[in-house]
Amino acid sequence: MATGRTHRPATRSRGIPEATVARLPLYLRALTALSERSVPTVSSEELAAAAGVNSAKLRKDFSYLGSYGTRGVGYDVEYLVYQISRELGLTQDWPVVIVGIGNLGAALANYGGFASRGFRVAALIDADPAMAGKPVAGIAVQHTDELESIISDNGVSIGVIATPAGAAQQVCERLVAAGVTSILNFAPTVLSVPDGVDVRKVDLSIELQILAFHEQRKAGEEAAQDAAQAGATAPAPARASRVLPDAAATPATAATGPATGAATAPVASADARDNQGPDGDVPAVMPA
Amino acid sequence: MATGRTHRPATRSRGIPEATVARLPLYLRALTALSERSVPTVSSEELAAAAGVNSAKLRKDFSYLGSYGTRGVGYDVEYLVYQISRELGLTQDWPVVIVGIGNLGAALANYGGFASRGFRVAALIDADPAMAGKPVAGIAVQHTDELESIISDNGVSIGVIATPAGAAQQVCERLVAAGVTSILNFAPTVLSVPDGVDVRKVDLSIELQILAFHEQRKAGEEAAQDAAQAGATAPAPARASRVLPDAAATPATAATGPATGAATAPVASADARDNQGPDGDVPAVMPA
DNA sequence: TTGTGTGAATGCCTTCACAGCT
DNA sequence: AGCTGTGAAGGCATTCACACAA
Repeated sequence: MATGRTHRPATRSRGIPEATVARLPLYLRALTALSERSVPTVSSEELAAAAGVNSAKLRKDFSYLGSYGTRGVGYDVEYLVYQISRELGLTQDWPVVIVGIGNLGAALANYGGFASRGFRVAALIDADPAMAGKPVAGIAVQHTDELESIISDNGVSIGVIATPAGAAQQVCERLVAAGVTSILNFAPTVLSVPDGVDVRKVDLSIELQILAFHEQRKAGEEAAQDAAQAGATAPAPARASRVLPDAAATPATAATGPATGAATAPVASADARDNQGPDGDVPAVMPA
Repeated sequence: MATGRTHRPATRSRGIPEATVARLPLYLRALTALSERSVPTVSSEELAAAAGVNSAKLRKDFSYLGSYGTRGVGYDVEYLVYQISRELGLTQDWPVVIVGIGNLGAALANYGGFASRGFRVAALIDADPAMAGKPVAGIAVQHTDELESIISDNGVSIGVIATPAGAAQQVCERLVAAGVTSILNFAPTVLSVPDGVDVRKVDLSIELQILAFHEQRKAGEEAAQDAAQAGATAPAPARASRVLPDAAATPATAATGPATGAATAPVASADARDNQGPDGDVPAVMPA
């Protein structure tokens, strides 16, 4: 399920697996660091370690791009940096707009990782008239009314949504109507978009919940072990290191469905009544 | 599973696929929305649409938790909210600390999605003495010196790193030494951690690069089609192109540790020259 | 000898399709 | 009749292990 796959003439002669695409930025970062230290070549083993993956995977990934390495030697750092950049489309300029200049929007606007990767913040947009004109990260915030003209005047095809959940779907529709075809969504809502538009979602709450799941399990195992070997050894090493899946490899595509039905997500939910005595659950986390 | 299931939910969490765990928060959010609208039951089809996945996948996911639905009817919203919350460990309180109170750290501190899901910001920590005492999101920022005592006094097991790349590894080590076993990393660096510690990474730059990859491909297809049939205009985007991404250097450090092949976490990018400022110029997350 | 490139094997995830409960 | 729960099948992704190039 590639992102935004339509049932049209799907020319996929150049099929790089999604999982591989998601790791290319990772390799690129490691390679850039090596490049700055003037390291001429690097082996798959070294690069893999720097990127946090295993070497077999890295070699397989690179094999999809072509044979850019030299047997018995390794990969030429500079050359590889260029090839990956080109493959990712970073050799061209990508103007992006950020909609919703709250704490997060401001953080994104100030993020330095943009420029060096070919991304240029073309505009900051906010619905609050009071924000208009205010400079954030050296750029004057513009009002939502200007959204359409900004997009078309700058040829923007990538938009970042950092608005509250309630406004996300509407902003999304305006962006798409104006010509944006790729959206990075930070609002906790499932955006519904037409075919051909890619959506990627980032949600801190979700990441934390996944961590909590594993954390809870760790606590359970510990308890079980402690119980099993009551006071046996002190330095009880919970050898169960859990390797979490990367959060980056999630395509996230348009929600099928007709209308934009349930677009509103709760930012302040009423929480569940969690009094019910959960079976065998630890009541609290570590006593203070 | 032919395992006869009785009325008693026996927490068979032993083998919930990672992919499923990653989707549970998604279902939970959709269910919470339904709950607030007082919807009593929901079918896999409806819930799947609201969560942006397909129904077969959703049913399969739920089957790992147990049989919480009713054939011919659907799922009881309230009950499912509770079951998923419990499975994720959200029925307990998770104190978290946020290290690095720059734009991003502040955005995270202000995020409303925490409290409603069992997460409580126990403390905000920053290395800049000038920040100490300053209130952010109603909480006074504390200096890094207090890190260890804060962690142990509050029984914190989850830490969020929103510092510049250069400080991330060190902060990570202190957090781990103090007892933190789950880390959400926003700094564009591969963290090296001992076994038993989970790390999840969020990186805006990577997300944008993945979008750029697909966007580039779309442009290519479009061009092919446009060439085949000139005319039929639309908000034709005009993109300037800048050859080569280089130009500026990317000092950022890569605290790469061979590690035991454990620590799994996607990496990041973003240049971020080591401006020691408290201003975490890191990717971000969260709705404003 | 060293380290890439890659068929083959393995395992995980998704999708299908239908049996079975309400 | 409707919808869940789930074996079975099909796709991807990862890992293995080794032929082959330098």
